[in-house]
Amino acid sequence: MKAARPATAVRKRPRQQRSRATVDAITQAATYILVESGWEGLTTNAIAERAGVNISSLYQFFPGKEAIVAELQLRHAAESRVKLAEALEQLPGQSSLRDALALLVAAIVDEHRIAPAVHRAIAEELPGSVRHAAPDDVVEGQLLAAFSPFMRNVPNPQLACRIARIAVHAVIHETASRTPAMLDHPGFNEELVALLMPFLQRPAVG
Amino acid sequence: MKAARPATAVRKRPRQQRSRATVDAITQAATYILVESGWEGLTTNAIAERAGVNISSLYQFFPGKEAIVAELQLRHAAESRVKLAEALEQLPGQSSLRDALALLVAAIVDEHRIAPAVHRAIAEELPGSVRHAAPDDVVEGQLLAAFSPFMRNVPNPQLACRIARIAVHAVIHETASRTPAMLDHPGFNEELVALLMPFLQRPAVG
Amino acid sequence: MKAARPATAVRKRPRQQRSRATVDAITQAATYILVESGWEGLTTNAIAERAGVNISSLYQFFPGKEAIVAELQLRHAAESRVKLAEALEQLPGQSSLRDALALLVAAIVDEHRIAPAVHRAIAEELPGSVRHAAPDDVVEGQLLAAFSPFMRNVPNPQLACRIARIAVHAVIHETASRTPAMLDHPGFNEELVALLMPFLQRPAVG
Amino acid sequence: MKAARPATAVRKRPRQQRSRATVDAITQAATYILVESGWEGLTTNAIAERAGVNISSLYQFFPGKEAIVAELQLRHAAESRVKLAEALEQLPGQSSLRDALALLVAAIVDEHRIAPAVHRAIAEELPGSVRHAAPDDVVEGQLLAAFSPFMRNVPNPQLACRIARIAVHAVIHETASRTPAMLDHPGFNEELVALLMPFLQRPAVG
DNA sequence: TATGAATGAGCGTTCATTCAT
DNA sequence: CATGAATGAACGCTCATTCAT
Repeated sequence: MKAARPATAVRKRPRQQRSRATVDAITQAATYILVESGWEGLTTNAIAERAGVNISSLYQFFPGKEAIVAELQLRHAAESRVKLAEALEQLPGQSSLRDALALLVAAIVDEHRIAPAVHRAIAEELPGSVRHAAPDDVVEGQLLAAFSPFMRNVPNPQLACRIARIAVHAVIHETASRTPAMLDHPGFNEELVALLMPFLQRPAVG
Repeated sequence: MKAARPATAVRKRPRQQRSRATVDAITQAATYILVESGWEGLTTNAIAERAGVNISSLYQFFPGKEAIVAELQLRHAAESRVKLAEALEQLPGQSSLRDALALLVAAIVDEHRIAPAVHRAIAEELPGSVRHAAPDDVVEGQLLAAFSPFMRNVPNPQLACRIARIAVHAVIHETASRTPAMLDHPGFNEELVALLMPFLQRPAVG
Repeated sequence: MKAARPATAVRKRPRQQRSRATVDAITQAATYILVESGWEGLTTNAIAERAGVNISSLYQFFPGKEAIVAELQLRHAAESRVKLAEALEQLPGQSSLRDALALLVAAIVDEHRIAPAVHRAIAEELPGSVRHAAPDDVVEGQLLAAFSPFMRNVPNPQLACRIARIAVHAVIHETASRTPAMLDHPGFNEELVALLMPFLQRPAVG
Repeated sequence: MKAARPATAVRKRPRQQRSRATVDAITQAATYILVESGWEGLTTNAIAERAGVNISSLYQFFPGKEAIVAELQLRHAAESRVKLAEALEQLPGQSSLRDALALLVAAIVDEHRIAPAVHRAIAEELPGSVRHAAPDDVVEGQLLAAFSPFMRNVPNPQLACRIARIAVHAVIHETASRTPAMLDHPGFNEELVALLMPFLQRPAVG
């Protein structure tokens, strides 16, 4: 095991334009290598070479490769959150749960359609030690707020939200990773809606 | 002459009792390290050291660490399959979908309760290059056969089975990994049943 | 990912003066070890240690020890060829075969006198797998051109040239390797000339 | 460098028939591997495996692989010597030098025709440290004795014999190694005779 | 005595990271 | 600053050899 890594923050925020270009080249190269060769092949030397920058330059902006993938995860999570937030904002206007769910599902599917390989690499190839757990609680809170009005006879709305989130995300993610073609299958989204609908609006018990 | 290693087959089957112990020590050590330090820390030297065997002995039985984790995955998958098969065998006798689902969910939860850390390590820490995709299709076929009789108004039973399998497994796995205590929460299983029930038995459309 | 090394090309050309020194130290150390301990003792670690450079530096410039000995052979062959070429250029001016042969023999002897141990090591210690066959055909062509005018009653000049080349080289090489003192023996060169002279200028048959 | 090898003699002369079979299997396997993979691939484990004997058995008969190749060289040299001796015995009866040389050359060519690959492997692949210099002096003595009567105007018969031996052997060996087909070329032997004849029977000087 | 198992020492190679220009 | 060069600490793997049954 190498010496304890000194955190994973960038070393120096790039201010000049040239620096920005360097940093971008590095993150793009890292993304490419991560997708192609996984975390195993993601070496600082390889990143620098592919980015066309000197290895020392890389270390001027990042303290190590963990910092680079941290940046990657950050950007990726930010993009995802934006996508999801846009969708969630439209929800309150929806009159039916079905429409709301359709919107949500479509948003997540869209998000996975963009760069499924990158998605997969970040989600599956990174070892636990460098994985920055996305703050799912925030998302769950948003979901809870958005869907509470529609719920009927749900004993534990928070738990239900967790389950719903995990389930729908897992199915979409798995599909995007293994059989991406199915994302375009017309019935796919409907099935997910069909899964969640009666789970959130249940018939009265007894 | 560094002949390319032929993937992940064992090199030599242990015949004497002494070597059986060696092989066991190796697999146990590998499991331990995989759980504690992830795939990154899983070096052949570390395995041998922790197992208390010479590094050469390790290579006498395994051509590399990939082979060791392959063995681990194999054993693990076999155990899982046995568990699941036992549960599935009892299904046909069940009269209601609710009972059948309860049985299935309980089986998967049980399976995850045993060694959640090992489960997580095998499922999440291994890089794609050494992951032996469990033949999910088989399981899905079994599920399809078991639940077909109960399904009502499901347009695409096969797709529904996939979704159900992925969803329930993801929720349980995630829960076992992050908040294992919740596996014992009384309502947890019920919620999963509540998720799948109306998904497989739907009200008539139109 | 142990990508198969692409044989024996250099990895990186040294640009700064500092690294030129490193590369030189490596080749010199390799020569020394090859002479002292043969191919068996020629390990990359030993080379680096004797050269006083870090093992990683070695790998920055050479992909392995095969590449280093390839370089050695290249340099050595180049030197030899220059020596021989110089001698061959003077041949056309010679009026008698005896003088021409004397010149040739003297050149080859000289070539072997410089560093007989290095010569021997390169010629005998290297395993076939790393031996870069010197393009003898070129030399033979030159010899043929140079000696054709002198030949008399030689049925197959090309074959005769081969035999002459191999014979004279073998005798000189063997002598330089086992009993180098004899290279200075006054009659040695004459004997070789005496061997070849009547072989190239034969009495009429019948 | 490994610990100093304790000489290269066999450990134990096989007396029983079974032992002889084991030793033969070992030497044959060693020969095969030496030819196929060179000295580099000649490991004791490989020899034992190919010979179908246990590695420990190998060490019961040989103290190391050096001893095995020593045995190989011994057998090979013995065979060669027998061949040569047979030829030399017939020489005294020959009336002319030409006939005597033809006989000698034919014998050496024959010797190389049998197993050129083995010949080459033993002659070229072995590192100097394990090469048992064939006692060439003996052969040279025999040659001197056999050819002395025929020599005319040779200032240094002993040196001439050396040169003759080295030259003829080198040419034949090289030819057997690189272009074995030429050994059957009708003029090949004659050329060698033509090389040596006037070298041993020279016209009076002055 | 024949066999499987064990072992220490070492080799080739890479990688993350720092130094010097 | 940007670049080439340097480096130490591993890691994967093999080999010759011995031990234990």
